[in-house]
Amino acid sequence: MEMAKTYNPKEFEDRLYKEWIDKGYFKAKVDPKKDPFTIVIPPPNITGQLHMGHALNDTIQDVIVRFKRMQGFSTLWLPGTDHASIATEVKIVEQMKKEGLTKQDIGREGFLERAWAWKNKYGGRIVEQLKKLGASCDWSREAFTMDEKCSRAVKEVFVNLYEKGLIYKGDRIINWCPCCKTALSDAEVEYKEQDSHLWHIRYPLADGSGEIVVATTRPETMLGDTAVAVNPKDERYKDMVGKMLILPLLNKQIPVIADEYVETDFGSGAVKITPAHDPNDFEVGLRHNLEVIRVMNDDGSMNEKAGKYKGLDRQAAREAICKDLQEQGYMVRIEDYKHNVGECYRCHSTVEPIVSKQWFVKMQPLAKPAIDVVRKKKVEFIPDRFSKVYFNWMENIKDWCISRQLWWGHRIPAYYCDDCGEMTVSKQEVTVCPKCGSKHVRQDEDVLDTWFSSALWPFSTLGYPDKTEDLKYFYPNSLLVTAYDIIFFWVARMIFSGIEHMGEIPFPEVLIHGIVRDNQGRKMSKSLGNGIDPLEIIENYGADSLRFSLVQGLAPGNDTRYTDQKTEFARNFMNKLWNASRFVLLNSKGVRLKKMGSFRLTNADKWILSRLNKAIKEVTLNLEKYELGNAAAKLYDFVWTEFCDWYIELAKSALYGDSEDKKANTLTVLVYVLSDILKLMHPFVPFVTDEIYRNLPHAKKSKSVAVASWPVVNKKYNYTKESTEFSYAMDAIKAIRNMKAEKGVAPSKKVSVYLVNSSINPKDVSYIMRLASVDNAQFVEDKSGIEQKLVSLFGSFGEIAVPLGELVDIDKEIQRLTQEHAKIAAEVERSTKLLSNQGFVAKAPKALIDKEQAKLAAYKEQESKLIAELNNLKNM
RNA sequence: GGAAGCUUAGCUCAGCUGGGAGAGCAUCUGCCUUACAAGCAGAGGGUCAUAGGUUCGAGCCCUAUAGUUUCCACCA
Repeated sequence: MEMAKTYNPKEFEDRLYKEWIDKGYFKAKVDPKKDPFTIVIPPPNITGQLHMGHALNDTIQDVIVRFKRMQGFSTLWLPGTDHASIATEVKIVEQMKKEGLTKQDIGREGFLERAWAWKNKYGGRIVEQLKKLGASCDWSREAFTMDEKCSRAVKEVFVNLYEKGLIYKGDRIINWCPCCKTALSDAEVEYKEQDSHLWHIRYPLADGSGEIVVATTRPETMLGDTAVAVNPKDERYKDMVGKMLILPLLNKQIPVIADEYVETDFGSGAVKITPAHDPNDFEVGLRHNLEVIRVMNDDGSMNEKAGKYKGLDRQAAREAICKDLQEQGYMVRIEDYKHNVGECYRCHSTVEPIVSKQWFVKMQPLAKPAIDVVRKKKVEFIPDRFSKVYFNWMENIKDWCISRQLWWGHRIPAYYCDDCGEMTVSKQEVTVCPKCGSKHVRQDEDVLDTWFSSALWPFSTLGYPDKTEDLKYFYPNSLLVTAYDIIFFWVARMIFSGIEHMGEIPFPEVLIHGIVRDNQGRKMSKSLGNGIDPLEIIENYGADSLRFSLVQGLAPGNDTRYTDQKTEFARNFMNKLWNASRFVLLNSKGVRLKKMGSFRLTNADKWILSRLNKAIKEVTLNLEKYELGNAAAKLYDFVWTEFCDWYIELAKSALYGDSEDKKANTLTVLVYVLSDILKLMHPFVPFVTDEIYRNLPHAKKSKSVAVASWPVVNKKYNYTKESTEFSYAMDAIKAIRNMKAEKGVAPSKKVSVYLVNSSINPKDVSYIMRLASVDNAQFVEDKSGIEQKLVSLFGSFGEIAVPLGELVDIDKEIQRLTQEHAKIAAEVERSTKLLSNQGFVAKAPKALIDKEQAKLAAYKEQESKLIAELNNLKNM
């Protein structure tokens, strides 16, 4: 194949993905001879478009999954989507609004028809986008939270929990979104600080003996007040407890009660109690047997209990009530006040705490074992600090409100008999009342919280409740990869669900990553318009560039910024890899490669093979610890610096030389190393690596690197001694280049050098000549016979003397060497001091001491040579 | 009110169980050297937020302080 001069991902990305799928590379097999490795994808919402958060999350998963697949695990990455009950319903309602329709107009069935049509049209969008990213999912197992399989699991679980008494229905305070007209769980409410007021209102005593002033942030709820509470120890109100107050505007009587819940030092020390509209008041109401008067409708307007305010929206009611209180002299004062107001996480309207009949999951019994498994490290968060977040939530968890007054979702499998009132909870549809035989049976109108079904994802997707082969083999999953923002919504609920229904944790490890921020560190959001579209990046730079830029500098749990520079950095790296490969392929044209081991390796070969071993070892270790950023950095350095900048340049000596034999040897090593590079990089950048891999001289075109085996360290290639020796030659090259730059000698200008009493292996001299532009190199015992003016270089290689004729200025040389001597002398001092430190010598590890001693010896030798040369110059 | 993270080169960030400070970008100086100018070679730049402590040895461990970000709770 002729490779193009620049990397052009468009030419191959789509083609390769199609081939991977056609060949079934990602199809997981239940194989008892292998260990399974399973990840279930955090299912994106069907309403979603791929954004940077997905791109990051799925890139991380794909890197890990591809790595494990190459390591020989029977690997399953199970993809799917989430029906996203509330988010989807909001979208569809919006769409209908444009046509002038409401849910009521078309009814439940009509609505669901629309919803499914919508799902079928748009639900696949994000799946196609994942494919663009290169995700190696097993699409044959693709799931959807509302497909038959998952729905069956939902019913099974609901009924099980109900029968165990862990699901109940009851009147409780819940968070109500008047805009979405549904209940929300605590987790679905977001608190935002708002500027508001604290209204101080006078409640006169019925007997005319005084009054109590209460403060409130929600004056409209006073219409539902059924008491005023004070602290029992509060002297100010001691005599008033038990007396009746006149509730202004409604002119009804409510009692003064004493309850510990009231703080004496906040506000006036008296709290109006509205059990129907405040969670704390609700509790107080329970303790004191207070009436619960709900004054608001589901749409946020006031109801008939609100008297003259009936029909007003809550905001309008607030204004009207304040005005009336003012006019009637009940308003004592209005204070500016900042406080947190709960918002619906989907539509961001202010939620109302309202008493309502809803379904709940009893959390205490489920939370306990879920806390245990994390405490005992059966489930580990990576990084560990997120387990604290988890404990904090789990330990303070309240019952989970799971019913939603929506239509798009899993309908609650409870049935009511119109005749006898019996409620039946059942996996099968109930058409006849089991108690009275009546056929007037209706199913509960509500659907379940979206997260109820996602909580079952690790096993519902594998066939639960059936004990399928998949479930037996792939459960527990191996790892879960997710951003920290859904630990509560999802991770926590999967953990207790797995334990409860499968009797086993869903996964032993949870890898937490951060979110992708913009170049100023702000969250990417629609309202800010600062989002970067990953698909656009793919279009312009390729999926591999996007992937590599996301992983670059990534550390578990940390947020990451996305900048244009990162994309270019990654694209440049892809281009580098592309061109290095192109170099190898062009040169291997018509050359018969040999077998590794069938010929003698040069020192350069030994050096790069040792470095390759190091790269394999470190990258593997990093990947096993999910340190993707570190692994990527090491690969970058190995590929660019060591392989391209050094080894390829070194290899040119042989490639452009006249020995066909040596050329074949070198090419064999080049191809060998490149082949391992492609394997090591494949998890990160699957497309470009595969495109190149198939064109390697020894490759069968049909074999993809996606199914190649992961490189392992080859102990034969640990040439420690030779590598060290070779580094002398490399240091010499650097020193000569540096000297040329300092002296203003053109890099390409050929110079002669004397290797004075040098440790450099004569075999390596040709590399120095080529890479440092040296036309004549001569080993000498000492400089006595050399007549020319010299520049002397000192380093690990010993001494190199370069005759530079008129360019040599003795005074400047003295100055330069004096500076260099100062540096070396400082090193000698540091090292001597360290080694004469009794504490260090007694306590430091021996290897470290040996290393330090060797260094000191080397420094001392260099120092004495420098001094000798300085004396020499001064005597001239 | 409670908790957690961050603070390292001009910018964005790495730095694995404590053993002589790193990368990319940016800057400066040379180079079209037949894989790559999306490139090559060289260079400059950091009392690792501050103050204590532990240790032979601290960017890393402990304590306090400051700045910053986030999460949880929600006192009317």
